[in-house]
Amino acid sequence: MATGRPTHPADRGRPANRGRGIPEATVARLPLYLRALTALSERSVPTVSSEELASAAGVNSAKLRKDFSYLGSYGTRGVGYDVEYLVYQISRELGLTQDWPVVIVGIGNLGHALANYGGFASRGFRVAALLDADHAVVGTTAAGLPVRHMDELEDIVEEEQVSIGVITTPPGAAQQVCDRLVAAGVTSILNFAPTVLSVPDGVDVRKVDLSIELQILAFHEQRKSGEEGAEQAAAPAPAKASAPARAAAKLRRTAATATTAAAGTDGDLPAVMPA
Amino acid sequence: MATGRPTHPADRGRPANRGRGIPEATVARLPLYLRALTALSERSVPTVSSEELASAAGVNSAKLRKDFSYLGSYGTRGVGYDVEYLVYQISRELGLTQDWPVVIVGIGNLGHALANYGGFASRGFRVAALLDADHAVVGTTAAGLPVRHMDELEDIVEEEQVSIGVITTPPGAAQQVCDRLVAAGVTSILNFAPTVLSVPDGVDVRKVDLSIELQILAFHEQRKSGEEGAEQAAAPAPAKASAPARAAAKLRRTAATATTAAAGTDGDLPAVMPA
DNA sequence: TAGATTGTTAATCGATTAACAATC
DNA sequence: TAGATTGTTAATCGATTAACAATC
Repeated sequence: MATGRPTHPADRGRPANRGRGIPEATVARLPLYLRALTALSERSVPTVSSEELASAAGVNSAKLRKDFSYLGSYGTRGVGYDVEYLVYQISRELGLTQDWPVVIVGIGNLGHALANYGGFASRGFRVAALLDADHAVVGTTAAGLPVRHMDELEDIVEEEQVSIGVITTPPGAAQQVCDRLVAAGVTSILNFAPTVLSVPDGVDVRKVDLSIELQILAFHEQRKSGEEGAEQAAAPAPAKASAPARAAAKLRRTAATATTAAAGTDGDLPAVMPA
Repeated sequence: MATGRPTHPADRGRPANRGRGIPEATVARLPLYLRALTALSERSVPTVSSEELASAAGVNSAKLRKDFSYLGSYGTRGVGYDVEYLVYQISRELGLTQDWPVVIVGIGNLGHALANYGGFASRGFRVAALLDADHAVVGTTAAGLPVRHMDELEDIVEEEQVSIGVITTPPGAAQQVCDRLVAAGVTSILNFAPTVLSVPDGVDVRKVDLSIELQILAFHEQRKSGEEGAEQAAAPAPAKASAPARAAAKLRRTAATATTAAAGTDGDLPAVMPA
């Protein structure tokens, strides 16, 4: 709290944040602010307060102001933030004022969905090519673009200066595709395959996992209906019964009708171990 | 560090974690462990060390052991963890030993992709119904299931005891769909529409945003090629030039060819303000 | 027993939040 | 000036990590 005391000695002369470092948590929220601001901009709203913008973005206003403080002093006390100006500043900070060619590898259902996703083009992302290994898919079109064969990957990445690759292949193919993308010069990968990818230093990987989010929801859903109970089942005896037996005792309950989902396979997406 | 000193008095007699609370960060990683363990299980690997499993899941072993400590003592010192036993315990903790009927609302490209996604069924998630408001889509089939009309939503949720809904509609429809789901009794929502949803207390919402991940990659990609530079552009003058002018001075650079992606629209996914 | 590996401690790090002085 | 709202401080909270005693 600023209680009227002088600035703490250790903080004197220190910039808001050392050097270039914007916290990861802040970076992850900038797209949310940008979306809310873009909506305001389309409605020709000239200025917005931290309170209004925070509510539109689904965060609290203290967090928003703190986040913005890492970018600079872009607001006006007593007034708020200029919408257009802030849209520009956040876009620039995120790197969206430049064109980002991306390749999408694996044109199944999800690849199709992404190729058609409007939220990309509007933010500077341009689909440079759609690639697939299956000759039955190559030559068809998706979102107005021809699906090209994996063989062309290296040429396309070089010619189009692609630095971002999107992987929507089955998990068994993901690491190979990743390796080829990296070898060709791609340094950022968005991975939709449920596989842990290994990449060399300097390459960023982000992961979107459709089933993980659902599993997290199930966890919380489970504790809504009666805290415990419902999910009763007999724990299978572990191979070495010694230590786990202690634990098993803790949760001993009546036998029940639990399906052994855990022991099932991954359906058409068999999990693959990383190298 | 455990330096041989006795347990800190405040910690004496305290359970590993008070009551039911497993940290959110831990819950979010349990699906990763489960996937790696399932792969080991399919290869009939009987036991695994924290080091091996952590590497397969893409985390470090200290974090993994800490995470598991919230679940209980399921390992054996000097040996490791029994794979089958741990698969079961994590599945149970996540609530995956029971059947979770879900409805998917909005059967466009993404809805199709999700309906076909194999990672759901194998983890106890069962698609109870596919719903769409468009009569041109209703009656077609996706993943072997008929697409039904939104009018049936309430009946289906009640009859099938659906507690989880997946929204893959355009953003303009998301809040309405969300309201109907909640009114019908759904208490967990997985939202793929780029919209902030407002829900009453007791309803969980998780969000998957396809373009946000790409924007975060762009942010990091931007600082790889030359720290700064590349993304030079003249900042547009803010409406009120007073305060922002100071900030603008900080970043004044030469004019450039930046595309104004930021001012663009959301393509076929126009952003919508929350209520 | 000796070697291996867990479960837990405690330090550190990073993120969140409320509060308020600064300032429009 | 009075009212409004930012930018920043400092407290708190939660997550990560290395280290190692406990224990198989």
